[in-house]
Amino acid sequence: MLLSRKSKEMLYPHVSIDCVLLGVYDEQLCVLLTERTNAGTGKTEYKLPGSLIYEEEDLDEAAYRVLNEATGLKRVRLKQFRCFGSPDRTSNKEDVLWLENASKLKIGRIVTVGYLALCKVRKIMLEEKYGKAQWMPVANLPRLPFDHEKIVAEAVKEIRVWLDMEPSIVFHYLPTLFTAYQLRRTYEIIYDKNIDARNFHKKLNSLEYVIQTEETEKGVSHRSARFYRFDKVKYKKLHSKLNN
Amino acid sequence: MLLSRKSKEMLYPHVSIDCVLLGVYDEQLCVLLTERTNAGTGKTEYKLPGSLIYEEEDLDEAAYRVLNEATGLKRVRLKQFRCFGSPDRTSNKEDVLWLENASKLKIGRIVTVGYLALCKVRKIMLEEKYGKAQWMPVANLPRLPFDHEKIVAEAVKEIRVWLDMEPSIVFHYLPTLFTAYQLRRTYEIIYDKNIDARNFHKKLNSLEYVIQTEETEKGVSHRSARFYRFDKVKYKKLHSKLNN
DNA sequence: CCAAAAGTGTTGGCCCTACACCCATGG
DNA sequence: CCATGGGTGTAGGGCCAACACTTTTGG
Repeated sequence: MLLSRKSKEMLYPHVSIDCVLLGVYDEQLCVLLTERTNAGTGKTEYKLPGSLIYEEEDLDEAAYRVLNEATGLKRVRLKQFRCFGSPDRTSNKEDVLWLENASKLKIGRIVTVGYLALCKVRKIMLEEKYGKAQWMPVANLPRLPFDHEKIVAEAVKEIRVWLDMEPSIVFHYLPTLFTAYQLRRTYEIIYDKNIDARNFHKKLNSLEYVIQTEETEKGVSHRSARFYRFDKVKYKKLHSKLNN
Repeated sequence: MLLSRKSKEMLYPHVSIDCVLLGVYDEQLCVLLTERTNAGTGKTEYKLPGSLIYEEEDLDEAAYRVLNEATGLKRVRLKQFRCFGSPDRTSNKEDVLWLENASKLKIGRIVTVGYLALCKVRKIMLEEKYGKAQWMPVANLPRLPFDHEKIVAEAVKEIRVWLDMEPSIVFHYLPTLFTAYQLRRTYEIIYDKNIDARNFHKKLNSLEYVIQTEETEKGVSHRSARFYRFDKVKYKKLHSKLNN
């Protein structure tokens, strides 16, 4: 079936995507929020990056579009984690007005699909054509529209489960060469708990897909830390074994 | 905001619910499928119990409505597990025609939300006002409309994860008094693997929320098995501790 | 030589796995 | 008395948690 150009470009005003892009920033678990200006008060408000889907767009595709519009990134692993569809999501008139303005469509009810990613966004990307964005600590969020606060809370629970099952996510998040401390600290912040450094080292060294390099940190005023790297190929072999 | 009677009764033809009701039947993991008659060929076909949602209906609410229409049950624990929204879900014209007929609405694209339950449905319930239903083994499904085969496959993966996290689900599935064998067999069928009986007993007896009773099976031509029961109160105490 | 962070080993507990035989009951 | 399935114990391995000191480096 050929699609008319029109249907490819038409929004489907019943289903939206919201992306919870998490990252560690300033020693805190943070979520990327986009800015919008309240038409009435002129104040700056924040929301999750999101969008209605297009008539002929797959959900995953729409999620990647939102990710890209918000961050410029393309190759981050996104995971659908939950659908939010309470009819009173759109009970706040201000939120609906804003959305009708932005989409030029009459908005009734909207079901939104939540996506999740762990992503490193350089500061440089925070001013995108689709609006400014800011990292905000999940423990201390501003008031968010719709049920975005609930969506963030669910995402934080979910990312922990996800990381347990797919550790590769953190390694793609970290730089190619990383120290044990960086990795441990990332876990500590995401799980919001302390991790014993010795046990952590032991475990790290037992992972076949984490390779010690001979390189070390430079210019630190203490014993320099060893760099490790993630071996994708070994990881994939081990994981396809696990899923057999 | 007061809702007009009309909006409460109007279908929202963009989002639907599909319920994957799983159960153990005839020593196999089965899914409940409802029957429909193909208007063209007159043949009996099968599909997941599902429905469009109403304009003012919460997703969970809609899922319980579908459950109840298909089985007469009300108090089963349902879990939202995933949203399916590929635009080519509705690429099969027959499926769309059937749905337009059933709903009396013009159907374009539909995003569906998958719900999952482990439920015991007595045979007596298989003829409901909303159509006949049948248990069919998930390992040997007939051709299903839309992407229902994919939805079932995802649900089967998901129920295993869910049971790992919330064992109470199985206990509500079994009769109040159950034998170790019944429980073990249920796990074996759901996980599609053998479980060592001795280790299973050991584990069962270590669970504080599973209580040995003094009652035993009657009328079996071998040593009679002890009945156990599930202690909801103890279970809840332990689980609220875990989630702190 | 001092401050700061990196790195390292052992123990005990818990849970899982593997594995073989005797027990109670009905027919 | 036999066929059927119910019930039990032990040993080894893996994983996790707890815990304190020595090493390296820059300033």
